[in-house]
Amino acid sequence: MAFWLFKSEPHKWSFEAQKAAGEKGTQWDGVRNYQARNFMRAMKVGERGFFYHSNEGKAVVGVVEVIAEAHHDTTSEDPRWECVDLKAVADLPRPVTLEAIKADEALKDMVLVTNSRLSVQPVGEAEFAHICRMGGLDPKRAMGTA
DNA sequence: GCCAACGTTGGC
DNA sequence: GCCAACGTTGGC
Repeated sequence: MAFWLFKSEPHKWSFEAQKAAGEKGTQWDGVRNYQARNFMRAMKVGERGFFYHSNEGKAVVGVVEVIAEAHHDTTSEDPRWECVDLKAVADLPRPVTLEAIKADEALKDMVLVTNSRLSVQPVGEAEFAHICRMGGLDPKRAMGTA
């Protein structure tokens, strides 16, 4: 079981919008970066990730679940670009800010910190659980193992 | 709004 | 296959 992080500018696509999309979810479209695409190709249905608001907010705000493996991104005519489908699973009662993440010794190796431009990235299990706790969310619930 | 870091493109 | 030019991301 792997864990992930998905970035979005909230004025383009927010966690609120993701929640409004409900159980059937949406495709995580618009990624035009090979590294990010390759991470999506590695995702399996049922895996969980964080939803991160970039630019405005700059915080992890919720948890999402992969509900469809990588397939063609219909917003591109180029067959190289693929995406997974996601649905919202839970809010973080207290969003965990980038500032708080950077200030935490246990999170200093997060890709969010070391490669700030990558929009889809892996998160370690310990990092995932740590951020859930910081945000007031039971990690087991976030991981779907509760 | 600026700009550093990074990725991509295309000429050679 | 190198690298300069350009475009984009995202923190500040």
